[in-house]
Amino acid sequence: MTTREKPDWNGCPTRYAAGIVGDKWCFLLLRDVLLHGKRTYREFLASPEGISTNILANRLAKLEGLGMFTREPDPRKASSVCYFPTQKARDFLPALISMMVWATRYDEVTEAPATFAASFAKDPAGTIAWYEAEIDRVDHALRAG
Amino acid sequence: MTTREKPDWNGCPTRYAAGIVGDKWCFLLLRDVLLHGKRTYREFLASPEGISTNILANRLAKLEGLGMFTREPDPRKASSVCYFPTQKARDFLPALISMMVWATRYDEVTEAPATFAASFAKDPAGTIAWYEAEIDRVDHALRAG
DNA sequence: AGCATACACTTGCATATTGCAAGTGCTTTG
DNA sequence: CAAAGCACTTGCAATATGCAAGTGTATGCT
Repeated sequence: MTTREKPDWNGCPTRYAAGIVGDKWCFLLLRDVLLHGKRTYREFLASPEGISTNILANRLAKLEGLGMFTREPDPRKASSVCYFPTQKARDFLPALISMMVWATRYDEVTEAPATFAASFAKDPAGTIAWYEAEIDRVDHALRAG
Repeated sequence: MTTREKPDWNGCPTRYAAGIVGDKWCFLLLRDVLLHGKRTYREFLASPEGISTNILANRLAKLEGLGMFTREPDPRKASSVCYFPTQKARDFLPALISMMVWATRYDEVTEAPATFAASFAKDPAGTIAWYEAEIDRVDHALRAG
């Protein structure tokens, strides 16, 4: 790889974010891990969008490399692997929820409950805390075996 | 195009958002129009990420089709074109700013001022209102000729 | 009017990324 | 010890991207 003038996607905050979530598969994996309690390769693979195995492996490695996921053996079964969200990923929750609120407003066939946007508007910190608690619950239960 | 089982990216709010900003170029165009006051093809093209002309034209059409941009003749020069953010795009501001706050925290070489995240945390509505006012200012000045 | 310039694309083509199907190697289970 | 589960790899065709060059229209200048 040769030296380039403007090789990095750091610096500008939007560009930094675009380098991570400006990819639909990373974006959806973040949803699965933060909102749907998914932690294993099989669970991610089972999402309705139908990611293919090579792309899944590639994105899991990318997210691990970016410090969003940690890769650990599954306590329930040594041959399996779990991916846990890091603090960096968890801190992305407010941004993810903001986008969902926006999507809920403009997607005419949204599946989000009508109460979702209202409760986030009313109590953002409380809504985020609720999701954080869910993440804690999933991770703690898993790590306890 | 044949009938498919799960063809649409609507429904799930995260998937809906991913269909729009889960593409780095759309993401950066949104930044340019919402935060940097850019409105013309030439201005978008001049961004430091170096989008190529075919991709720019493709994404401008995509964002227009998604109801994020309107395409209008430039009042200053009839042969030019302006792209204005719609209300849908403007309503994306809180999500965009949330992502920038997150990026500012985790990008070690961020160019964002240290005060940025703090002022958004202190007064989210006020920060968003400030950006909205900037957008109004740019659009009004342009449309007035 | 005639010529040059600016602008917003469009086209062609080489390269890079993606998606699907099938396979690989390791581990656990019966 | 054979079968099944799991997390990937690999091969290859399809798609998307990047770059350079070209196109058509609308000014601006002389």
